[in-house]
Amino acid sequence: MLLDAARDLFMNHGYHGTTIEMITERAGVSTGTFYLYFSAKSELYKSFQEEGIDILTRMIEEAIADRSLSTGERISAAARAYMDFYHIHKEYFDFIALMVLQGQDELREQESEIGRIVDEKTLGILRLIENIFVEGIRKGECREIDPFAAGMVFWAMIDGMILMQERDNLRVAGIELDRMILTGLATLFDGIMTKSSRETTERIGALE
Amino acid sequence: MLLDAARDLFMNHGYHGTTIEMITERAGVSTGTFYLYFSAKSELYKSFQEEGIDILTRMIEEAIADRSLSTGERISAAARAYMDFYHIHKEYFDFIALMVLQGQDELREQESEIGRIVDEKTLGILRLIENIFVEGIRKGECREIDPFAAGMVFWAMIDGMILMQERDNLRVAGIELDRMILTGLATLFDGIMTKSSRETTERIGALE
Amino acid sequence: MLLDAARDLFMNHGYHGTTIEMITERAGVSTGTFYLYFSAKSELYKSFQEEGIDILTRMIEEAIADRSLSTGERISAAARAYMDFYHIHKEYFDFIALMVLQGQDELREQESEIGRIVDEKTLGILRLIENIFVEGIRKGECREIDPFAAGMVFWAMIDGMILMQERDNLRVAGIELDRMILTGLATLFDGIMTKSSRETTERIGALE
Amino acid sequence: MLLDAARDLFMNHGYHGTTIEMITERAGVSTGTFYLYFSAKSELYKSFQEEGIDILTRMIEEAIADRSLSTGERISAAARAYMDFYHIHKEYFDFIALMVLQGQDELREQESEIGRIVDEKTLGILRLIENIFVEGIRKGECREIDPFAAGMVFWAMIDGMILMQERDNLRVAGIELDRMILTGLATLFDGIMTKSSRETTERIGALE
DNA sequence: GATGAATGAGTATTCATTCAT
DNA sequence: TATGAATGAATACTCATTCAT
Repeated sequence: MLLDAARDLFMNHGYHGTTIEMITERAGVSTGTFYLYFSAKSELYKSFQEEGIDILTRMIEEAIADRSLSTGERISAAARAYMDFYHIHKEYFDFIALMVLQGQDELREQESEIGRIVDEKTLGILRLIENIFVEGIRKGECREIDPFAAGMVFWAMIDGMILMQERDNLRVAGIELDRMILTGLATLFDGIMTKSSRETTERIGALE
Repeated sequence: MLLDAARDLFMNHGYHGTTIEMITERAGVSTGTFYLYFSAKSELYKSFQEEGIDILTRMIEEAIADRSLSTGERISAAARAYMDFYHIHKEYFDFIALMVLQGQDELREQESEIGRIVDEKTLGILRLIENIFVEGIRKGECREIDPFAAGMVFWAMIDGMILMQERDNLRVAGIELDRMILTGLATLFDGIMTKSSRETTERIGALE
Repeated sequence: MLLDAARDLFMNHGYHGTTIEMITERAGVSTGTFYLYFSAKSELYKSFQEEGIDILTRMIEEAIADRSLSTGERISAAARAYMDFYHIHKEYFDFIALMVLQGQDELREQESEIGRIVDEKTLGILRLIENIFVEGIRKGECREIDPFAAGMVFWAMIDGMILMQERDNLRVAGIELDRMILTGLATLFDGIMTKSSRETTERIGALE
Repeated sequence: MLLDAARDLFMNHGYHGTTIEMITERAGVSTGTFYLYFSAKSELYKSFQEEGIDILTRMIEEAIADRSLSTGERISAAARAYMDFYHIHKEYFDFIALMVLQGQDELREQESEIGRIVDEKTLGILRLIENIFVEGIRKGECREIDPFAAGMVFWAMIDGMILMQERDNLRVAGIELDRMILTGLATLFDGIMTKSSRETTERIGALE
């Protein structure tokens, strides 16, 4: 199928390294058929980006839906959801990540408002995280921090770690991504909890 | 000069958006001259990536050279060095960041061992950070954590935040990158310090 | 309806600027339906050319049917008929005019005998004009000229003027096509009349 | 040479019937070379149009340069110049003629101001003819006609006749274009001369 | 060293036409 | 009759790279 072929090819050969012919050949259709379904190569690529962020957003939303959980548990759940997305939908992860660095190229240029849309949706995710902290502060589980800033820091750390993980030659033996992210988060979270609620995570022994 | 012209153009138009003719025209030489100095367009691009990471490495080394400083101060200094690099050598930052996501494309394909080289040098930086924690543990300033893992977490967080910052539409008013990184780091660091050395950062009021 | 849609589209966008899809979409049918009625795009175009010349022929025939009129009046009537055709059936005029210059293109190439047919029909019109002069000579209203050549000259002048008129940027203010054609014709005709019948047009004051 | 190959191909196969590959192959160069000299296929075509009208303009100017000639002689000279252009530069004639009917197509659309330029230059030619009549009136050789309108009528007649001549199947045996044009013109001119200067052409026996 | 004309493989996109339903 | 999804050949234009001067 065209979408599967394109997604896979884009993933492995990049946008410029993938030609329409490669896509259609793998999908077993003619070149003309491609344009029956997509107006342009760039449009298809962008649609993957949007699709990816939509999946991620949905996964995060589900993960933090239960408001009865503690702030720490909800933050952990969000982080796990992101990691799950990375593991399960690795195909989409790169499409999203790549966006960040495409302030150039035909993919971002042109009228293309896909960049704006994706940024907007990313902002939506950050708002979800922010809300966790807002409620955490209200419930007295967090100190009086800037909830949006806190969200960005958490998110950035996860992002940074996954990205680092992507580099083959950096994956040093013995260090497992997921556990590293979670302990890193726990440590970070530890710093913004109120004294009274701190003992929970105290014993996780982050990073040890 | 060819290098300056190329660096600037790659920065603003991306790899595929920059042509040899654009580079040589700006440099005021003929197209043929380009191949007198560089064997291929991709080689030039890769050289920028290597050059960038070398500059960054040097900046970090200088920043943490003074071993008489406390572990927290040295970590802070490393973070500041990275931020300085981002601010001062913005041209190089993208070259390095982009590498992460180029497991594709002609830039990584081919025999090209530049990817391996850059990863190796990045590892070198992580080792520098690791060393700070190793000494911190020895001096009793840090708990008995995995120093390399700790380094990765720190590094990833800074990376993630700068990357996030790169997205125009995400730059929310009122939040300044540098301060956010530093408070984030302080919070994180707070979690791995020993009780006795904790009071130092206690008052930074991370993320507030 | 397919024919109306096609005629209009061909007129405004030209042969190459009109696609089958444009035609069928406007006609409200599917692309396949087009080939139920026409064997090819070029065939449809050619049919318009033939249709056009048939209409023109009919108009001329009617205009000069009354043999009781004077030669001058009949020539005028023929000219008026052509002008009427241009004004009323502007859609067809271009199809015919364009033929002249299509000794090329897929429209003329191929087996296509449409070119031959249209030329034949144009010849038919010239024969009609020739006849007027033949009778004019017989009636003693014209000098002993070559009636076919005279017809061609008359026709060419009208053709040339309408074509000139077609050029937007040539339409100089204050000069009206129809009047210019008629006075031009009168002048021309004046030159081939016998002395005795000349006074009729003498006073038209051609071109003044 | 590219220009020769292109001119010939455009002439015989039309704009759409000529491909870049056809041109470069005939010229014995690669496709890339074409774009070394011309920015686009349409630009080359347009340049032929402009080149053609420039040649024609020059020929007319030279033909009517001698102001000591009579009005009739100068008009004749202009007509002959146009006919010469048609015979000698047949390659260019079609480029110009075709312009008239290209109110459509990519050739006229776009920013392309070539249409305007060619129309302007055509107007320039009409002004040259107009001037002949202006002087003719001043010298008392012509009646008090509208000189510009007279010029258009003359020009249109020549245009129309050449165009008619272009149609293979219309070229009836025994009728020679040049002679037909000249006698047609003489007749026409006869009608706008003053009585006193009329006897000159009286005996040409136009159209006989 | 330097030039820049020449190359030609590479690519996205279009569109007349077909044919199974 | 009618559909419209599928075809695939066709084509203008690009650009990294070469090489004779």
